[in-house]
Amino acid sequence: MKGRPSIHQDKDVILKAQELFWEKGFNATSLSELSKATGAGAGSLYNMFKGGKKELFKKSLQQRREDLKEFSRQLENSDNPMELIKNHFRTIVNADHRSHLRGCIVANTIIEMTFIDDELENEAIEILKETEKLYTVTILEEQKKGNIKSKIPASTLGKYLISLWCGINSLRRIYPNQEILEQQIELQLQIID
Amino acid sequence: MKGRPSIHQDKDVILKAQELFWEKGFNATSLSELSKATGAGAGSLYNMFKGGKKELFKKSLQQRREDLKEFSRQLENSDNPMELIKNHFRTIVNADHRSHLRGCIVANTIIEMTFIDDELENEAIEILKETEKLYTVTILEEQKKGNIKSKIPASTLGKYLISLWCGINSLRRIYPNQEILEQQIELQLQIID
DNA sequence: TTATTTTTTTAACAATCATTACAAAAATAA
DNA sequence: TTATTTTTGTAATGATTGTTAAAAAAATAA
Repeated sequence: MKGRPSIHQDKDVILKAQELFWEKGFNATSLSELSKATGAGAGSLYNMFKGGKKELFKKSLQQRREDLKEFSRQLENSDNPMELIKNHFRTIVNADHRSHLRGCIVANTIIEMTFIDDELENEAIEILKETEKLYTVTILEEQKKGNIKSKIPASTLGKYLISLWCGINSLRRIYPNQEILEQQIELQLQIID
Repeated sequence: MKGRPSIHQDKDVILKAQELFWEKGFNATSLSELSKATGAGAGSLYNMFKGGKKELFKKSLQQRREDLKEFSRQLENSDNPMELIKNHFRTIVNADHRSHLRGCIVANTIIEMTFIDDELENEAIEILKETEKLYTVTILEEQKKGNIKSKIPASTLGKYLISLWCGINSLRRIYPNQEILEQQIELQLQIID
């Protein structure tokens, strides 16, 4: 291939950028910080991501969508998918302090971008709705199999898990504390038994 | 009193500023927007609030603390305080579209200010913890009176209501929808019966 | 080699930001 | 009136922002 060889891989840059965006959000993360953290100069960043800072942020968000697809595959191959989902919540408990404080980049984005940028807001909303759908279809199947006794509609329980996710991701900032989070997660997971 | 008379009342300016901050957060709200919305020029704003934009934001947050104190008084004078608390959640359902999208300014601030400004972050955290305390003492009393059968510790239920609050305030952005929110709130309030 | 292409680095750019300086305005006190 | 004090409106300030322009660097193709 012609041209000067590039030294940065898109994915590496996206993951480094994601770290910053996750902690500080879109607006409070400056291009010079992104440049410093990724090791790529401003010119390179704009050459790699023509849409500039916004495209880089969008790709950081979409990376979470990829992670979600991977989770979806795991669910399909599991013979106890509800335990997988519950464990997804339970693993929050053992995260480190910094992870507690940064919460969920998708939920953070919805809050930051409402009234600011429809495109980024909707991108984040879609990811949570995809997650909800994953929960809902899993719950529905487990209800049919009799593994869940609750008669509450699967679509309601799916939305409930999204609400729980957002709630816990706020609570862990206030109480980045193993005991408290475990208590809350176990308490709130009882509803889908 | 000596000096040119002021035309703006602190509280009026704070409430107007609060509206903007509530929707767009601290960073995305510019001083020129604040000036336009309040009707006070930059010079006046800095004369009224020596700490500038940050002090104005802080006062906007503290206004919510005042609102909380008023709620506390209502609780004290109520002979069914749990119903008051539950209604506080239930009134979310009937809010208008814009109110759904803006969520809770306190919860929003925690998310925006983590890793950015400790003072504002902690101010917001304290308000939610005060709210939690209010819930907790109320629940404890109602448990003693036998009005709540659940044996779950009041401190756990208090934290649960904060988690529920934050969760619903994210969910209403994704689903600014009366039916869905009512469903979720009723479902999630069952835990404290 | 020479021409072409692409990436990198750096500097320049224009816009916007929060804040401050300053003078006019409008009151009271002497 | 004159002096003093405070608020107001406007313009200047300096810093920072995201983006772009330009040239050097480093590869391939002819």
